[in-house]
Amino acid sequence: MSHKESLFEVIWEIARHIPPGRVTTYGAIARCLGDTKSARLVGWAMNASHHAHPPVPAHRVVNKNGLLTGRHHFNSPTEMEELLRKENIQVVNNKIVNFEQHFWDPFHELTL
DNA sequence: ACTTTGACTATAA
DNA sequence: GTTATAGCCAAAG
Repeated sequence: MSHKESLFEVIWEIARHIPPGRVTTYGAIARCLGDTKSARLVGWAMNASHHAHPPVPAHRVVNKNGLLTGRHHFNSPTEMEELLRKENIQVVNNKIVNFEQHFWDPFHELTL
């Protein structure tokens, strides 16, 4: 990880490993970076992930309460919710139902 | 080079 | 349960 790649690339690479039907949080990804980086940076990275290649499943990253705080940054305000529902994740009132059941912690489950 | 920002979070009141 | 506050730090302005 000592390359000149920006942190965005590292964050994107972690996010790409989120399995379909699972979700993680900004803070959980930040913890993978040693917690020396703040969770806000993950949000920044997701914001910039639109033109990323390969694509980044940004819809699988929510805040620690399971809220779809990033939904306004998608093409439409409902796109994030719809993408999650396609993966059998129910969203009610912008919040993921049974959030902890779908939670994927990259710190424990990520294998690079 | 300096200031502001942000899809956050832990803590406190 | 709630709101307020402070820390966070790379990127953007």
